[in-house]
Order: sequence, then structure tokens, then C-alpha cells
Amino acid sequence: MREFLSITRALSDEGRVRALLALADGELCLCHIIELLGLAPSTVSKHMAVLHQAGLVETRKEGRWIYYRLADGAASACAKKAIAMTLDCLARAGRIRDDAKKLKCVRKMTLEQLCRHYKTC
Amino acid sequence: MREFLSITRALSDEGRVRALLALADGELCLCHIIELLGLAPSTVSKHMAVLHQAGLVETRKEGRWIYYRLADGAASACAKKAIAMTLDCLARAGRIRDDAKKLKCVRKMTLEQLCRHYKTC
DNA sequence: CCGTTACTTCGCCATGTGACGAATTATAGC
DNA sequence: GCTATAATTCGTCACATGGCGAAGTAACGG
Repeated sequence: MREFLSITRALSDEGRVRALLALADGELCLCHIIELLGLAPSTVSKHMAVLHQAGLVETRKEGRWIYYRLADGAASACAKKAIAMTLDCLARAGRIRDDAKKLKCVRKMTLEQLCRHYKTC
Repeated sequence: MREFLSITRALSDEGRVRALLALADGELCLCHIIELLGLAPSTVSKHMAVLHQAGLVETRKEGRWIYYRLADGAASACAKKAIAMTLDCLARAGRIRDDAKKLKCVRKMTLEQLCRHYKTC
């Protein structure tokens, strides 16, 4: 029950849901997500921590950068179901399609470009 | 997106989740759910309104009583998926099994017995 | 080392949420 | 009608949450 509630709570914020779905096409650096959501780094960091604690995303550290990806094999059955449901319900949502477009551009930028002065996309 | 968030938000409270799963065995009157959760009638009423607005439950009025049941055919695909996931994740949870036991007793009581002085089960 | 940079943690504020009891509404039964 | 009762709405309170910027931490590049 506790795990289920941590998952539904994590999925009850639009920013977190958008971040989760952005990972559907592959891992992203935190600065990518900051750029996508247009929120303060501290805010996005906290959102990603919530998703991580719910078991919905996993992290990989590479130098100064932290990459996030959807939870895969090691994830609980419940987390997997929740991710599948989210993708299923929202793949066609306007906001998510817009995000996908922006992400195509964001993914092409180097991390240096991105983190230098956000909002360059 | 708005619908999805209203569903995840509805499912992010333990009382609401317990109420939803209690309906898996068939419809219940509000007073049944008040008895099950042990919360004030006004609180439970608000919880059920949240579930209803999220499209997860439907209501039927019969005299002074209001019966709730899981959303069925008329429900959105997203709501159906969410209900299925909730059942799937929590059917074996300790709290839910305890609730099922208590419900067996509660369901046997007449509404008059129940509403007279709650907590008689 | 020492500055720069990517991220996290902390402190703060505004708003949202869940709880209750009291008041209100709607319905059944006398 | 009038009373009793099931449910909702309202008012209030304590607490959780999401937002930000500032300060702190960790890692790269001189």
C-alpha cells in the first residue's frame, strides 16, 4: 500500500508526469528536464527525487551530470504497471506531444549549451 | 492530462483507495464506507465525491441512501485502466484483506443497524 | 589547490488537502 | 405538516506540497 501511494502521489503532479513521459524516448540529463519544464533547478531536482523514491525512474551518474531513465527490469511490478498506464493514457495528450517536439531539439544540444543559459531552445 | 491527474490525485489517498477497492465485491452505501474507514461522514462524503469526479465510481440514489459502485462500461479507458491497476497492485495488500473481512460483516448488517450507531461491527 | 559548474539541500512562502463539527438539504414515515 | 435521518456543504484548523533563491556538495579543468 505504501508503495502504491508513493507512486500515485508521484504521478499526481503535471510536471512530474511530463518528466516521466519525456524519458520514454531514452534517458535524459537533469538539465534537459529543467529546460523542458521551465522550472527552477531545485524544483526539478526535487520532482525527480520523488519519482526516484517511487521507483519510477533510475539514475546514472556521469561526471557532473546525472541521467534519468524509466525504471526497467529491476522495478517492481506495480511501478511497471503505473508507467505503462501513464504512457497508455497520455501518449496522445497535447501537452505531451508538444514536449516531444521540444525534446527533439533539446536532445540535439550539447550539455554545455544547455546548462550555460537555459531557454536557448 | 487533466483527467489523468484527477485520477492519480484521487488514488493518492489511502482512504479513497480502500473505499475504491471495497467496491470490487459490489456496490456499497455511503454508510457502509463510513463504517469501514472509521472517518466522519462529511470526510467520507468528500472522498467519494473526489472518486466520482475522477470518473472512478458511479452513484445510484435509493431513497435516503446513496450507493456507490466501480465505474463500468461508461467509464473512460483511462479510468478503467487505473481501476484495473489498483486492483492488481493491492488485491493482496494486508490492509485491503483486513477491509475485505470487515466488509463481509458490514454487508450483512441492515442499513438501519449501520447508520444508527456506527461501529457496531 | 582553486574557480567553475551541475546538482542537492535548506529555508521560506503561498496554496492545497484532509480532518472535524455545525449547519443545510433531501427524503421517509408518522 | 413535522420529525427523524442520510448525505452534502460550509467554516475552520493543522499540515503537506510546490514553488523559488541561497547556500552547500561534488566533480571537472585549469
